[in-house]
Amino acid sequence: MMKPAQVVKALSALAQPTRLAIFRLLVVSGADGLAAGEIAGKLKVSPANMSFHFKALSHAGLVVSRQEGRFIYYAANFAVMNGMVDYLTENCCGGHDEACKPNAKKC
Amino acid sequence: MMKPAQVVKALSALAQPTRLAIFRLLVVSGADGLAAGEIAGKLKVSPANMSFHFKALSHAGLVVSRQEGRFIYYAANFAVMNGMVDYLTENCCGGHDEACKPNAKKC
DNA sequence: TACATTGTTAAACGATTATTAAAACGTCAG
DNA sequence: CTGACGTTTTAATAATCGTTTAACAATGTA
Repeated sequence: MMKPAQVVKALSALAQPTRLAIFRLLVVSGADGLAAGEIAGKLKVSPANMSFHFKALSHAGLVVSRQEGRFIYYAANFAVMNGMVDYLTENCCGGHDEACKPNAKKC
Repeated sequence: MMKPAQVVKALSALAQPTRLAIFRLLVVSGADGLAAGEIAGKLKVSPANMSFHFKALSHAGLVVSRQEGRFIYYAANFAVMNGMVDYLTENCCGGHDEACKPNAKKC
């Protein structure tokens, strides 16, 4: 169960075009993640700017990193992503979901 | 299918404590929504501030409003909420969701 | 009409955020 | 050790955001 402040932090982290693109790449990439430079190359973002955005995503708990040689790999933290989604959709329509389209697919 | 810019706008709208609280109230309240003043009372937010935040949520498409006498009712737009969630979770782990916890409940 | 209620708009201010460039740090190969 | 590579940090700047105050518009009632 996430606290509102954590959810706000996660939403803030994703509420920026570059960071949303980074996170989407990592979500699709799965548990192994991608090297920082690889992401920077794909998204054409400067290293300094990447670091700035990684810090925001890390601080929000949305990504985790591990060092491997000279490279740093980042991967999505699916627990936090799902916690954020749960917080948003929880108890929709007071529990009677007549107005809400159920959506089977979820990561 | 939402465009990245729309998703960023929706995430930005929710990435603020007052607006997240407003939206959560509306999600739980369902299709009928709540009067602006009722929400302002529950959240102890000034009318001017409420208007400011409603505008952000409306502009992001997350809420819709209707006038009823002197009152204005706001309600969550579940299609946009679900579209945002879908965008975030789509094609998780490249489609092989081994690392992602499936989550049955969704609005 | 006059008045109270409900909500919006406009202007001003301080606080936060994104980006860039430059310097610094850690890791590995020779 | 030295040098190259990958990434982070710092400082500076411009842009955006949230709150307050005051004034304004629309609706309903006496």
